[in-house]
Amino acid sequence: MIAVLTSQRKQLILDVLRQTGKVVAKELSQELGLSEDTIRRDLRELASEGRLQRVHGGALPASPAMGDFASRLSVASEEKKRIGKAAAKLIQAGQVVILDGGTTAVQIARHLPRGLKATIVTHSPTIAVELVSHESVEVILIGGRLFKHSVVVVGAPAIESIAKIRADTYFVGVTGIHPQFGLTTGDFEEAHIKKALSASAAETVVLASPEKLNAVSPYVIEPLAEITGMIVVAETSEEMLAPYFDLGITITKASQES
Amino acid sequence: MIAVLTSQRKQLILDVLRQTGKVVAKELSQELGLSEDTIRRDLRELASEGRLQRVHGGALPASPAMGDFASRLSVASEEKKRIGKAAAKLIQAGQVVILDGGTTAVQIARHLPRGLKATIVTHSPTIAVELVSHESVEVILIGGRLFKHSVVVVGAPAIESIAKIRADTYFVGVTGIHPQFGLTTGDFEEAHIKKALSASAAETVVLASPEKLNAVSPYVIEPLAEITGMIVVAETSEEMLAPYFDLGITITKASQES
DNA sequence: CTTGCTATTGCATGAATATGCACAAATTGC
DNA sequence: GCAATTTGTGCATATTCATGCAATAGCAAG
Repeated sequence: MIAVLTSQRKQLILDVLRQTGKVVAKELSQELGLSEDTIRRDLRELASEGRLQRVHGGALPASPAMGDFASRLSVASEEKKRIGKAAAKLIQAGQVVILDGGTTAVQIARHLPRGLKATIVTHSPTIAVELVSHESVEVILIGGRLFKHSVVVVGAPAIESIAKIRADTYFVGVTGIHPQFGLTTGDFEEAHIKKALSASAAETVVLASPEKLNAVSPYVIEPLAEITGMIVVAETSEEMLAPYFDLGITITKASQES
Repeated sequence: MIAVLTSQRKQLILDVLRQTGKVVAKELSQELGLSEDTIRRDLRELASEGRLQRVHGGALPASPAMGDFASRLSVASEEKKRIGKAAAKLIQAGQVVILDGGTTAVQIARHLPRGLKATIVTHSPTIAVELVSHESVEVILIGGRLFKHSVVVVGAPAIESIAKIRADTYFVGVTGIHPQFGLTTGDFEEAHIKKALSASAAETVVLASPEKLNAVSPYVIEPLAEITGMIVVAETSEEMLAPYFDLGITITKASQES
């Protein structure tokens, strides 16, 4: 019998809640090998402390900030999680890595291996807050004006700060990847920031969820020639990937296994 | 009987705690061949020194950066909410305001009137994320290295960025306010950042929750002469406030009404 | 060497806490 | 509506906790 302290268990519940956006009493009781009563009691107590919101069958996040974030995560598609996990695996100890804003990048942060010593540079306060709970990574936050729609920092001061950084890898999230038009996104300022981040990293790896492939958005970030890698889901057809493969881009496939 | 000095044993407990993230009283007593009482006594003493956190069944680390911060957030006392609300009321349309990190500052962000057009400068990603949902305020985020314990940005680049800003008001959170020693806080780097922020603002207003008054922490931020205002709860006694009043500091009382 | 003091440890007791089970009430899905 | 699941409550049991007290060992002074 592995001793699991009560307060530790409560923290675990909150962690699961933060990471998945919800907890189900029955599932938890099975995973932890305890009776549902105990879990329910925990949930009740946590709820009375205002740390989560009790609902039938389990619980949901309480605070608006957490909730917003968690709900975005809960809608984070399975594809994004897999891509995030595959990206996290590419990061080596001691590297300096730039993480973009966006939901897929959050998944990378979530899946960074415990104990990995690395430096994460980001212009997303969401990512920064997310990484607070990761003991061993150093976080460098790019400053500037906050662009609320995407919750990332933009503007000239940000570009200036970025220019002073030389990173190993930049994981870029986009809204369109197209053989002819390259990487594109939906905001003018963000396009410039992404371009600057890419210029500051030795390698630029695109997080290519299926719906982004061969799509085009209004603002061009850079041509595919600047790209060194792509991460796609394993099911992506070979013919869809062929043009990128021909350009010498390293394609990583995110498989399904947990 | 192998002689194990008490202090040696305590160090061992802390080592185990650091390595495994938890200690269980029963397991320890078996491994060390001592009664559970002795172990519990040790745990109690270590807890009273703040070197670990006592829980039922054993102990957990004192301040896992994230857990600590999260719990501090959730225990936002009624006093802090009132002070936050009172501070928010002081902000005029069009002003440029610097918000510190910390729980009280989060309360200010939460209570900013809907529709208020202002610019908020902050070195706290938490505050930045909090203000995303506030349509009309502009957010400027100071960049730099993230200090996880307090979840704020610190370091030379941050100081440099701050120097380029001229704000109207800086709301500063501290851990000690004392007539003789001035403003103090618990971290060396944070003290410097707070000093820089204060220098960049025309007015510096201290968020003085009751437990901070006449308390002193290790690192000095600046003397009271640099302070222009204080926000305290209405119940604070006049004699406690007299020394600050005599220095010409504007004292705002946060009343109870919602 | 002995005496007295102190610190440490172990034990006993009552109190507090945690957990599981049973049963009635409430909620949900069909 | 009705059946199935989920919840809350009361209760029993097992740990775990805190306190007071006694035994032991170390130490210093006489």
